Amino acid sequence: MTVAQQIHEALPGMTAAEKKTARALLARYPIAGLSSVAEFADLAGTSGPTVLRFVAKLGYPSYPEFRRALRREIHESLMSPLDKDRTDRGDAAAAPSALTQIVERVRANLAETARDLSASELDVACALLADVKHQCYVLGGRFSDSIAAYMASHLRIVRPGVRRFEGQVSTWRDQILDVRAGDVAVIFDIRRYQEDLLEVAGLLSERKARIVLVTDQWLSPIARHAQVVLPCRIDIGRTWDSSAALLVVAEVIVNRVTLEGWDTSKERIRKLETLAGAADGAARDKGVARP
Amino acid sequence: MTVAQQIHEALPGMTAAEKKTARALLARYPIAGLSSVAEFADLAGTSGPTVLRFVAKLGYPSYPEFRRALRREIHESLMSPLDKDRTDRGDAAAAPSALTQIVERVRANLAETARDLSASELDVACALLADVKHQCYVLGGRFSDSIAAYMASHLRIVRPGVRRFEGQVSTWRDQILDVRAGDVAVIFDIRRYQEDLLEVAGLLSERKARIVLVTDQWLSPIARHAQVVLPCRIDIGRTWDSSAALLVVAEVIVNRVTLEGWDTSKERIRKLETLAGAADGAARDKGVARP
DNA sequence: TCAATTGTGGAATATTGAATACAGGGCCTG
DNA sequence: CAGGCCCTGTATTCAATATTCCACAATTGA
Repeated sequence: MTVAQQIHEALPGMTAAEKKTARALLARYPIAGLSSVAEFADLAGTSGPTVLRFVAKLGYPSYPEFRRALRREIHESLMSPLDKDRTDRGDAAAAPSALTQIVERVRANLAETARDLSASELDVACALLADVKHQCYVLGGRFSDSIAAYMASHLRIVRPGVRRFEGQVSTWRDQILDVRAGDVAVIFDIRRYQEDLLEVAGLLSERKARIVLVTDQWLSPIARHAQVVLPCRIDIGRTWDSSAALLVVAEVIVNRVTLEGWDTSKERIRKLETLAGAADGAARDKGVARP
Repeated sequence: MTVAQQIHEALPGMTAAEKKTARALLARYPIAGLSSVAEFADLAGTSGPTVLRFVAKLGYPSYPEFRRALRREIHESLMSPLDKDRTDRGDAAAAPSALTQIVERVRANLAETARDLSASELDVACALLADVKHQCYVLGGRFSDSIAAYMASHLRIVRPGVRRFEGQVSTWRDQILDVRAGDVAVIFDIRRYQEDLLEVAGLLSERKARIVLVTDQWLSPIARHAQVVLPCRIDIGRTWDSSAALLVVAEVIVNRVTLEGWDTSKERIRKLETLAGAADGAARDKGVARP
């Protein structure tokens, strides 16, 4: 139940000054209630105590509590434009399929991810990865490791020194011995954050490796070790989260690193082309041209 | 100029803890900044002074002033949500970053993919995969194999008999010997279609396996062997294609199969939970609840 | 008209929150 | 490896804010 609804219910039992307060809040809803008691009272043309009696009649134990409720409400209505979309479509298409629902949520996630991602952070991440003097490690958690693999498979083509932490977690510690100061690690870690990943991140951090963390909006604990943190939206309101935003961020990075080190990239791509050419005669309907 | 935009501008000149604060605000924008300094600092995992330094770098003379700015913003965006979108797009359109460009192309790809995908084809694919009586093989090409791995890692949890063709291609032929009539193979194959994948598809087809093909809009040659073909948009006008649509289609299938065989899924998920529970104490902020 | 009751706001008070001084600690540089 | 610098959080101070009390006003009923 929203605060506005509560007001309408409690309105009959209110005194004149309290009604005045209620109307002032509804007129400038909900921001009027987000200021201090004094400001709110001033805006409503009443006094502090009246405002407090008003929120008490709504059932809130204190004014800060009342404000918290308003904040939560704003968060829910403002932060999920999806609800709006859904209701909009509700009129148009009666029963949106699971496909449509999920795709729309993913699209919204992508938009929000792009909005919240800092360009400068992304710049730093790309710069770190474009530096071919250092090794580059790519790893992820239980599910996100596939995204890491996807990124690595592309990155490997455009630059040398791309490595993956594969196989058993226990063997990772051995591989960490090879890590040198200044090396870059790209870590994918989303909620239900894995402890072993955090541990590895700690070890990498100890060895002075730079960490680029691709995580969710709630931030993996690895963030404390990371030079760059790239938060992505993953929630689609289903049993499983969506890693689409992670994938796209990885793709953006790959594309930019490809461009930044284009001379290197082009050469490497050509070499690999000819190398593979003998073995596989796969269809070649997309040439490698500078975008 | 919105506070969010100010943050993005000021971010490069911020220290680690301040960036942490900024990310916390963006992740729960804008309500995080409407609470008190202490609450905000607690949410961000930093301290009060850091929060105050953060708002100072944004150019606000005091924290209450900063809060006022956020309130005004909420008021304006709630009053005219359309204007907000317009200004957002206006700024983005002025100097579209690589990130924005790619994200927009991917979003368009997703919309087109959803539009063009046949609901009945998807139904058949999900039905095939929900049938636990048969084995299920998941594989992909050079890059798309990561997407296959991603799908398999989820599918393995909700149903038994999920297998992957891993390692060297030459060993696949041996693994095909295990395939029995009625088994289902999900194959990811996008342009620069690999000949070895086509070959494997042919062998699978010979052994009467059902093939679900996730491919691009130009259709892999494997389509001739497939029971179900799910075409996805992958072009983003860059050196590398985007596999986001493939990923999302995989996610849609996983989510639907999870629901269709919910009793099985729930049981398997719980078992794996308790199994993993002893070994890893990772954060558990998302329970497995029926959507 | 008066008395009783209820509503209201001013002022005092206690609590919370904002702001600052300072010290510990990590990181880079020489 | 040592020194200096900058960052960061703790403790403290000061201000603002919520809350309570009480006197006054407004209203109603006799």
